[in-house]
Amino acid sequence: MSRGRPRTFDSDSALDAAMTVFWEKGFEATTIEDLTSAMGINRPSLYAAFGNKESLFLKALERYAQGPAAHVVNAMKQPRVRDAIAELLWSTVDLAHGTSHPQGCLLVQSALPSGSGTELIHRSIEAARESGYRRIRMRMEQAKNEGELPGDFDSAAFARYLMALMHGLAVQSAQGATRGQLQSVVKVALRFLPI
Amino acid sequence: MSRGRPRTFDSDSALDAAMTVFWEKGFEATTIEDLTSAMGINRPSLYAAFGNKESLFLKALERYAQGPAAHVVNAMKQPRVRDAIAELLWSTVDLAHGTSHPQGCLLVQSALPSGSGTELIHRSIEAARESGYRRIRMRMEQAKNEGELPGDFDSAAFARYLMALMHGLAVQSAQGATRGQLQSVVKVALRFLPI
DNA sequence: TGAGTTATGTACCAAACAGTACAATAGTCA
DNA sequence: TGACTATTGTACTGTTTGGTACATAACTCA
Repeated sequence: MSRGRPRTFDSDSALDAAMTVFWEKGFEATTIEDLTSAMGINRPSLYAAFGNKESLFLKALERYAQGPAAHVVNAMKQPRVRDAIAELLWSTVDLAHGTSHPQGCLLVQSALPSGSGTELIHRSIEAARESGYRRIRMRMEQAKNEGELPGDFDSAAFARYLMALMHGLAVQSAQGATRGQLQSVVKVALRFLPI
Repeated sequence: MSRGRPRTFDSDSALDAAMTVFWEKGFEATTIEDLTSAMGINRPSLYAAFGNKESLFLKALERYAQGPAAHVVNAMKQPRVRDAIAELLWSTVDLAHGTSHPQGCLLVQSALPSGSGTELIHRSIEAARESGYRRIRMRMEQAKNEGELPGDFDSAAFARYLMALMHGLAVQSAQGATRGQLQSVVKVALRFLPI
């Protein structure tokens, strides 16, 4: 089957390790040295398997979107819209303050420092975030159609409000907030919900 | 009075220029080249006047705290607590999406990428943020004492909730959100307020 | 076995980075 | 005027960065 010398590492778990490093440090602050030592491989193997740093980040981003960040999609499957919102916020706390991952959110962590030649990186992160936003907004539209929300409900503004809360949770978590502090924010937000 | 060759630049406006660059790019992504060209001086002048990059950032941070970030302190002076909260959020939109400044918030922009030897930077940013949080929480305590809020009101959780919204606004703004989109988030938050 | 193919490890490259040495310059003070 | 002092501009240093050349090793296929 596969010709040539076989790989001594598993491509998927190496990508997971790279994702974790990017999650913790962001794209620009992560060095190739950080990546190779976390992935357990050396530089030429990294470049041969994943292209360059940018290309590796895009692969890690895709993995993040379908793994850790899938909690958004899952939460929106709740049949009642209030349960969907609650699960969205609680799962955001889990994501932003999990024991098995870095703190915060990869999308927030890598988005802010706007370096010079990182336009593609930022457009990809923006796309991932936009995807989450659209998913939430669509769920609110569905709730309007099902009569759970009034007809004049502003789905776009509300979805953006939830995204702001989620980003805020990610920022506070990355800054060292405790799990209890994040949970207290969610409790306040849920208590305020007029739904 | 001042001996030696006189400065050809104004120290305060140079510091303002440096603050703007840090605001836009964050600490780590900002290079000395970025700073000197924005400040209109050359490298030795920068080091002679402000120490090193870290020391310059701390001075810029102090200037930010007493300038742009003073909107928090100002908002909390509103006599009625609901007005204080409203002014806090609206002024955050102004700060995060002003025409004369970069988008976003310096504290959020420079806080996330956790580099290696930047502990002092992060502790200083954390301190500045903590100061804003404490100011908001104290204002809520005052409202409880004045009878504007119920006695079992959780000031700490609510202050953290507001901080999360503000950070979320900063993230969305830095990511390219329009002013109207930020305003729509604030409208939702204010409509939900049970105060 | 041996040709072909792919991965590995060392050692390297050019560019960008923060920070500085040093001579020249432009003022103040006596 | 001349000694003194502080800033300026050029050119440099050592280090770290992303990325790669090249020889060697390990596998498949005929």
